Amino acid sequence: MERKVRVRFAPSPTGALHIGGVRTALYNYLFARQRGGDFILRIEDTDSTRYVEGAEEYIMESLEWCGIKIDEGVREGGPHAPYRQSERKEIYLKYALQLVESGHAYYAFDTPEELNALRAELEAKGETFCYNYSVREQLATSLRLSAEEVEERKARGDQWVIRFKMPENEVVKMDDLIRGHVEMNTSTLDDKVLYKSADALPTYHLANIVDDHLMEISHVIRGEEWLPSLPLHYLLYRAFGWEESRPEFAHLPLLLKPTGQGKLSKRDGDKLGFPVFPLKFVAPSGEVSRGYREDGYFPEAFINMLALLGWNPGTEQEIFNMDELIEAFSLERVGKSGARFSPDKAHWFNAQYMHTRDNEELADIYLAQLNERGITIEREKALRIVAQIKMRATFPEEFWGLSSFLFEAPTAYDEKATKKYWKADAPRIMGELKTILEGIEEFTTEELEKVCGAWIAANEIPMGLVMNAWRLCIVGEPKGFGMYDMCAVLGKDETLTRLNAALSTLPSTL
RNA sequence: GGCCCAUUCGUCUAUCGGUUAGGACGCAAGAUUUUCAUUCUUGAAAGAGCAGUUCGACUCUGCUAUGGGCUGCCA
Repeated sequence: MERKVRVRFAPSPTGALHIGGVRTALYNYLFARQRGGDFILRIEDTDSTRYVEGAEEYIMESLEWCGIKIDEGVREGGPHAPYRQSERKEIYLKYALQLVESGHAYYAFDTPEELNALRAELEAKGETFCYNYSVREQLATSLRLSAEEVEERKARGDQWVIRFKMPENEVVKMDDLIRGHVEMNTSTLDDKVLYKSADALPTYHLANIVDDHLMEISHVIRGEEWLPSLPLHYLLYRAFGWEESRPEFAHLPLLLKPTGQGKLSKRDGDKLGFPVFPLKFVAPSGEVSRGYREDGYFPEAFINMLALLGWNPGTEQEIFNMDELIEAFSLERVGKSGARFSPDKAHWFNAQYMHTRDNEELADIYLAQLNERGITIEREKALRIVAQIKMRATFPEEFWGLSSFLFEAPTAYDEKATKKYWKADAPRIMGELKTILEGIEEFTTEELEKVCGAWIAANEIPMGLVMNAWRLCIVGEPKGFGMYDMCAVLGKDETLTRLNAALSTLPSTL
């Protein structure tokens, strides 16, 4: 029996989604698409205290920018709507109570303050507090209290939670698609809270299992930080009697900081000088975090870079578009150890995409940049310029710096370049060049190359001599692209004006 | 502290018992070029340590070390 592949990306709207989260979403998406399955976006907002305004929209906009398309979600709807856990509140209590009735869970009336005090007390003695079989019958739980007393407490408004009754000394055997077989003894685990009366909301564990079951999720692909709670999740599926349809699990290795220790965190971005978020994010507090999009990354490059961080195709191919990723992806080839994020590699990926980018698209960007500087040129000209400068750029932001000389005639001549290229014959050769250029009617790259090339060949002028001197006259610095291309863009008048200016400014004899 | 996961060049990684341990980023040198860049060539650069299994171990096992995660009425 082949089960339909259905995966979900289930972020919490507690702030901007960082690139580790984007990668998790991407792997889920690739897996689903490859298997002809569905990709679901579920918002896990069961912690009312950590909710951040705008985070949900941010998540959806990020996925959209990345080219990750959602099949079912809060915006798209779907057969299992709603997809926001806060809107599914009433579903969870029923399941929590079912567990209490079947003896897999119990009520606990300890207040957070009491528990903190208990923890602190034991810590002072050098011991660690674990809410499990060893204490649950001594504390204020339905395991110790009588049924009447439990009802009484509930009736008088005492806050309560429902905790999972973790079995004592049982080895849970689990399978992970990436890590293989994993075993854990339940005695080291604690009785996790599943449901809290304070806000009538479940915790992650309950909501997650219930929703994955209800939404018929076939594969859970998530971060490694969830591995320690996998036994709990296995046990929950068993307690509910859902083992038959329990999804398969794959725990992804974490993304680590480029330098230093620890996993990549939200605060690393500005500190290390690279974005950790796909998009710029303005927190309600006003704090601004930079994003890949705003930093000039192409979504395709960003996705390509992220896909290769922790996964590899087993071949030497490194450049993949989304379709190729879908085709090549496999969970078996996801690495087991944490991957350190590398800003250098991210730059390289973007440069690769920049070099092969469509000129039309880049021209749009370029024209807009010029417009901001009050410069207007024909689209056809922008196309030609962009074709040249994209080979030299990593980000669109570099366009102006790579082409500003086209709009600003030199006001001075670089000293070093002058010394190096304005040699004895230069004034005479440039003078001759001027005459040649004046005779060219059609000032195009092809025509310039034909006429000037013939003149250079006929007079056996060293290529380096003429070109470098020419460049000095036109640009004033050792910058720019091909001389014929540059002069064609500048046009005959401007080219001659600059040449004349240079001839009258630079020494005529040496 | 306890539990779990991991460990190949500086970084991302290939290798699924027998290889001169391969590729990419970055770095260095050189070549090409008309500046810059691109491109190309070359170079430096790795199996954490110690035992064991085996004819043979980067690959399997154990221990140690190191790194990471979890240990919340957070996800």
